[in-house]
Amino acid sequence: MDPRNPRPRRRLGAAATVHDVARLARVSAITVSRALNKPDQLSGDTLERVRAAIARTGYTPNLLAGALRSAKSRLVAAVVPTIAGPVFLDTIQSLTDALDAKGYQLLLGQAGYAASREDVLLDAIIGSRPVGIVLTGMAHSPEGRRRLAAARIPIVETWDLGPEPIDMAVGFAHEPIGKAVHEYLRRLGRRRLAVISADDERARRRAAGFGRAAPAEWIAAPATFASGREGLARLLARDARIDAVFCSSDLVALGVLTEAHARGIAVPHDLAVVGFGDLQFSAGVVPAITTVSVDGKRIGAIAASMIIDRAEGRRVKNRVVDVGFALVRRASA
Amino acid sequence: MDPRNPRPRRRLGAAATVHDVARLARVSAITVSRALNKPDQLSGDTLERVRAAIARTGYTPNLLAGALRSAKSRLVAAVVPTIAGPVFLDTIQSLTDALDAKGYQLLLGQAGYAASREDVLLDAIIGSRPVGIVLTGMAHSPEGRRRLAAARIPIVETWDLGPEPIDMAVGFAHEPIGKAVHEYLRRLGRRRLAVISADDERARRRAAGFGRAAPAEWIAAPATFASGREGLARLLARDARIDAVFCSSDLVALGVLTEAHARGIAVPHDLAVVGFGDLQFSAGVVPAITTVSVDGKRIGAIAASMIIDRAEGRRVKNRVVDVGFALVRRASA
DNA sequence: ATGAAAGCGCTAACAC
DNA sequence: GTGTTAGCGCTTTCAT
Repeated sequence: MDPRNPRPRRRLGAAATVHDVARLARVSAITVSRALNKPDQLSGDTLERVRAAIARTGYTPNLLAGALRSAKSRLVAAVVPTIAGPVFLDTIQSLTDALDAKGYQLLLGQAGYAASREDVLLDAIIGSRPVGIVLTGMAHSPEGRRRLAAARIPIVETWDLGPEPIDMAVGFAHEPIGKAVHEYLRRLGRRRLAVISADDERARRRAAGFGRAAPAEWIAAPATFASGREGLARLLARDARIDAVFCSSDLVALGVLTEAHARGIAVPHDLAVVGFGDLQFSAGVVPAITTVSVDGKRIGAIAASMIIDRAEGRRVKNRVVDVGFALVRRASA
Repeated sequence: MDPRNPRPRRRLGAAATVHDVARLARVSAITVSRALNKPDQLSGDTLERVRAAIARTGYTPNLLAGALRSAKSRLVAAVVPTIAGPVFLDTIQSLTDALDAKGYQLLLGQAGYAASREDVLLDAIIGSRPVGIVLTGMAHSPEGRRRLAAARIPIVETWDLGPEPIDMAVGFAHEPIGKAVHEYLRRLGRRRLAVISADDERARRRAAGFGRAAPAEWIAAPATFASGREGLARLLARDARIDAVFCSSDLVALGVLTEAHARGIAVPHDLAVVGFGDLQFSAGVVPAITTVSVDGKRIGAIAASMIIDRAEGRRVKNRVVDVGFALVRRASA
């Protein structure tokens, strides 16, 4: 370092930089960098001095600067429609867990339901140059798909298995679930089948799989407890002899159970109820809810490993993973 | 631009930069920057040309680079213990909504329960130089507090109102809730009161507020449905004449209701049940759950506005906001 | 209204 | 082992 023109000491209030640490430890800036990133390249003595200087200055490396220079960030972005539904939580949690076990950070975006917002959000995300993007439960616009593909960032689409993934995908097909539930209920001898389905893309496809095989009552509703109560009331108003309901969420199923109880309808004797999601309470309520279980944690974990593999230069063998589903037989059907 | 030494065309595979756009639009790089950030400083003609070039190149600005140079990012970090509890979801959602309405992005960290992990996480977060950090439902280590304070980044602690906030705080005091529930149950004539409480800091303080006024049965349990069923069973084994239970979550309360129903215990006649959180299903189940409601959305919205105010250079008048709570009387007590 | 030069904080590449 | 130089992509500052 040229002593005639030393870098000025940092002003108070500004964060410490490599140079502040370097000056204190009497080494060059790159040595500080190496102390953090490649410590075994340094002599024990230097390392010691640098570490002491880091502690004294309270230095925290500016990761943005490092990412810019090395073109390697440790940011992974995830996009969900909204976080306040219980459905994707397991996925987001296991995703985050797996990521920060490897030192990656999660940038979370809520796309909401307006397509216009989605494009703005994607721009902001792509602008952050994450090492990967995980899309969860989204029907993306053609424009969005184009942007994502053009960004040449590893992308994992989850909770769904479309015919043409942008890049990679982990999830399951939704129609077969509807079909499986339908067959199950038929085998139980149920004949007047009904559906209470949320209005999102995937729930609609499950309902289609259920309904394609046989005509069924159907009410579009958000995936809430209240929808379940109200939905059953409405279905019964249309046809009092309904003997089975397939709900697009266990929360809805719980509402149906509650409404049935209030009306003195016996479950499963008079009415079989099947939910979706196998939520926390589903096994415990009375009667326990028969439901379709999907391993959301596994989806998150696989998505994380796909992104990390790519980030670290490894090839991903299976770019499309079907995690399947399980029909969990309990008391309600 | 010196034609003898032009910046090389971008290699295929690398993202477009200001320079690529600039070359195409026959302007300088800074003009591209202005087209995006200060469009009214440019002539209509130039603006047009730049915009066309942006569209053709599929340019998405590298926000990291911009943030580095201008020392202004649009990143806000939030830390939760874990995302997979229903409690903080409303807060995170309204936080995100408010933030991205103003063009800010959310960096989400899960601190987990290991204190060691917390420090690593905080370093990663501080290293991302967010414009603000929102701490939700965390009891932070002294070391963590020090780091946060040293980072000189606006901090909002939420869901709790400690005696000495690091910087700003939005939440409520927990002891008074326990006290209010206790008084309510006493007024209903209940005399053998019990608590089923999760083992986190805040739940423990609510239980303390409840118990300080009178001795009460108490079982530490995670805030799950299963804890409710099992908790009630255990409490009854200790004292069969218990006539009221205060649960640290409505999920626990639902478990208690279920267990009571299974045992033929009438709620509220034989047993009064009070929950916490006013979750989605709480008003709808039978009997509807009497609970303590806290406006999580409001907490998120206020936290967002505090951070944004600071980020944009405005002073925050009230650095500590108490959003209070409400005892919602329903059928279960 | 537009541009040239400089530099944010860091690390790759190349010395020695 | 350690240092020097340069430059990631952008925007600030100063000039025209």
